[in-house]
Amino acid sequence: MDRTPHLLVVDDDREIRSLVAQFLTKHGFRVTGVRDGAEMMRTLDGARVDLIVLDLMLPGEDGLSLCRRLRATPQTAQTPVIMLTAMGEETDRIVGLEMGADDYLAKPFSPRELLARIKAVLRRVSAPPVAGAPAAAGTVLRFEGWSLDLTKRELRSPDGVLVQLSAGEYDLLVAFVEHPQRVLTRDQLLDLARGRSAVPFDRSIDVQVSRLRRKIEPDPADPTLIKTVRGGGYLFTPTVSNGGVAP
Amino acid sequence: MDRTPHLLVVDDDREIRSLVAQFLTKHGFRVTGVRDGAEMMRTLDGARVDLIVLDLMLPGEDGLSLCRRLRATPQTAQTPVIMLTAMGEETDRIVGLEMGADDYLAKPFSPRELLARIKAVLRRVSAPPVAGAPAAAGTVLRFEGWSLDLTKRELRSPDGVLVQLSAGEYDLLVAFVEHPQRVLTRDQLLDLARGRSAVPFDRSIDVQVSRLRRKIEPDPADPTLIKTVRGGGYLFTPTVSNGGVAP
DNA sequence: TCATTTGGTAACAGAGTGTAACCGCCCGGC
DNA sequence: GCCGGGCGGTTACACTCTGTTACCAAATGA
Repeated sequence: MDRTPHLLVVDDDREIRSLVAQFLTKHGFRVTGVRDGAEMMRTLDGARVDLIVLDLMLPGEDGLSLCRRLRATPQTAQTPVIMLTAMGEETDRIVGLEMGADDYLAKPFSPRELLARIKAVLRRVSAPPVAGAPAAAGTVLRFEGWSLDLTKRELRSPDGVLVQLSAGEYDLLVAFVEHPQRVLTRDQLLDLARGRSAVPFDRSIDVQVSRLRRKIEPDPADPTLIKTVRGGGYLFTPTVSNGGVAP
Repeated sequence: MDRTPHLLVVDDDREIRSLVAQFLTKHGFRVTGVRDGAEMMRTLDGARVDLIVLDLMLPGEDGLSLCRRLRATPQTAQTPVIMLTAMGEETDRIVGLEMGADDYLAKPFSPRELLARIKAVLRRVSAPPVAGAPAAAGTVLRFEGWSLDLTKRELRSPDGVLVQLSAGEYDLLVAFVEHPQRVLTRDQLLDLARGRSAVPFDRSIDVQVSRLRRKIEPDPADPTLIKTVRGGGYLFTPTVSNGGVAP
């Protein structure tokens, strides 16, 4: 079993990611770098993570909001977070800490300083990864009778039937389920589900929404779960509840 | 929807107003500056406002009292407020936050810091509702037997039938329902529903009102819900009650 | 009363959206 | 390597929505 601490670096700047990853790897950590919250969540779904280095400014959902969500999710409530921010003001520090971050670091920072803080935080929370049970933790989100298992990447209909989703459809649905009851632009959806930005005349989200509707809408011709907001984007209407650990 | 957020700056110092307005406009916001609470209320009556920057010391009613009134009014209870004050003591911060402000900034402040806080607050309020948390109050508004679900963007007639509204019709109806029993000019409606201002000979509101009437008036030829005020605009006559969370 | 202003809405055109069809691309099996 | 199937993007076309224009009716005022 690999017991070297596993760090998750979330930053949209590829350069910073690779620099930090390189430095920390050299100092005995296992490092995964991702560019946004969606990838972070996906990584957390499938891997044990001992500490998260989280940039405040991110495409899509920002660091504060992500931090709050981490704290609100039982599986990640204990995972320490170190916040990175470009704005070096005291106030942001306070906001960051209030949101539940364990420490805070202003850009630009020296890798050595980050290393020192990581070690300090890990010492503080004394988080020697306990062997076993990483697979047991799994989140199931429920909406309108449907249940979406983020660990198994499985979707079950209200009558319990397993619905086959392609990877793209699944990612799109996760984006919706994690941002319910707000209008998401095509740009946001593309970013959340694909991690890329739109090119002119990009219709891919429209088509994927159409395909997803065919699989989850009672009447795809008159959608109720995923509504279209003309000139705005799409809206996932159900309330989503955290169904806890998989049955 | 790429509506640029509309900020309302309330400060009696003309210099600060124009400075702040200039800076924020340059950073992509639409800014309205007013000098006291009375003007603030008048602006809120007729325009969509996404965030209020509110000075604590004002001629007439002071910022704290205004903030409390904003919170007590259903139409503005959700509008985020950032408080400005000349006194930089912790206690004021606490009082401000207790009054319902979303953030607090001590004078003198750098425009950049204000910008950062505005962005942070806007991000925070547009964050997805936390699963399991009670839905925000006012998700369903009722008038004359009709019910308008703001989360699902759905309108139900008194006999429970779902009425299909286009995005434009829905936005217009929301503008009416959130400002009932007062005459709204076409300019105001255009701002509230579309976030834009009128062009010469703009008849689009008239046409949309006509289309909306066809769907919600018992007799569109003799409208009772949306009355025309010649030379003034339109008037939404029913009383609107907060129906609480969707059934 | 008649002229003018104001508002209602039909008709049209342009933009936004849904989706079928098509076409590379990737990946696993042979 | 070759093939086949699934996936996801692109394109095309139909349909809907919305702003504009135009014309008529109602209200207003001289």
